[in-house]
Amino acid sequence: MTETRWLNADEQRTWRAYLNSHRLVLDAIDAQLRRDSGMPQAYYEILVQLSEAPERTLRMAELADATCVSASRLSHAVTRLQERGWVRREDCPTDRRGQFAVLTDEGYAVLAAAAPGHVGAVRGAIFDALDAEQVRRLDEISQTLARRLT
Amino acid sequence: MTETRWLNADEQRTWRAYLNSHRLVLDAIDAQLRRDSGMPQAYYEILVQLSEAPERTLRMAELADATCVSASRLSHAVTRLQERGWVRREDCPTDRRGQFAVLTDEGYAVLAAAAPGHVGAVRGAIFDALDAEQVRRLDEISQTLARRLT
DNA sequence: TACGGGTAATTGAATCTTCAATAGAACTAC
DNA sequence: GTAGTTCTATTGAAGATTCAATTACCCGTA
Repeated sequence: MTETRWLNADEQRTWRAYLNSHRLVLDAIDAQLRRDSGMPQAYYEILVQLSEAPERTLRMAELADATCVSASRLSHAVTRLQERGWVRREDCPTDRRGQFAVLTDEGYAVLAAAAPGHVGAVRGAIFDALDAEQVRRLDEISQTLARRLT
Repeated sequence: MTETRWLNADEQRTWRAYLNSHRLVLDAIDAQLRRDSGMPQAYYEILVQLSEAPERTLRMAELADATCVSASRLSHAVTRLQERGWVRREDCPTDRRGQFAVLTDEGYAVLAAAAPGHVGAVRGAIFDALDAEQVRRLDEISQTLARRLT
């Protein structure tokens, strides 16, 4: 075990600010969706990814990748979405282990109804708060972090 | 209802990158703590805040503020931490509604043992991934976002 | 063909989080 | 002092997430 390189005061401040700001942002977004559309943000993300996929269909593993969630969590979530009638499962003909998740018309309608409020919340939390330069930097930093952990 | 100002392509990309990068970062940090120290990151944060407070003691509401979590969530979490013997509750003498959360010696020891691994994970996910300029920008952006939502 | 290792997705149990409701205490104004 | 309001914190139930285990399948190789 090598010696621990502790965070200095600046790094600590940055890490705390990072943690807290994202907790606040994500909570605000999540609360808006739960309140106005009755779904957590995780569900919204799934519906969005499906809505943009060809045939509104994705393999479970692709959907997990796109939304950065674990296979297990996605599987549970899709089960709930299926119960609500917003998504359905279909077998994959070429790989019998595989499953497709398909956005239903009802799911699409729910997503369309939820979108304006959600976009408003995202604008309010991020894009109205930052100037153009900060947005550019946030984008760059996010890409860098995501690349490293993928 | 005014017309929705949708996100343009750049904004969408930034928002997705933001979401995904933070999901990846927080999951990595959380997984490390669960694996190596048997506690979720939320517990670690609570222990840290208490460890830095005078007398290792904070009012529940102050602790909730410091960690940016809801009162309910904190109350449940402190109950679990109490069951583990890492935190104890004390009555507030000046306000009989109030409760203090106090870090126990055992809790302090657990925190001290968990810290090196956690710091390593934070370095790995954030500070080793970004250059000094990016860290400075991340700090500024995080402060801005947090200020707006508080 | 049969073996073995890897892949796709699901399951159940334990844990964590959210929400709404509640209890009890403190403040405010009369 | 007391009625009404707000503040502090907790509770229980419903829902979401994690982890480990499992099922079923694919594919390369002998």
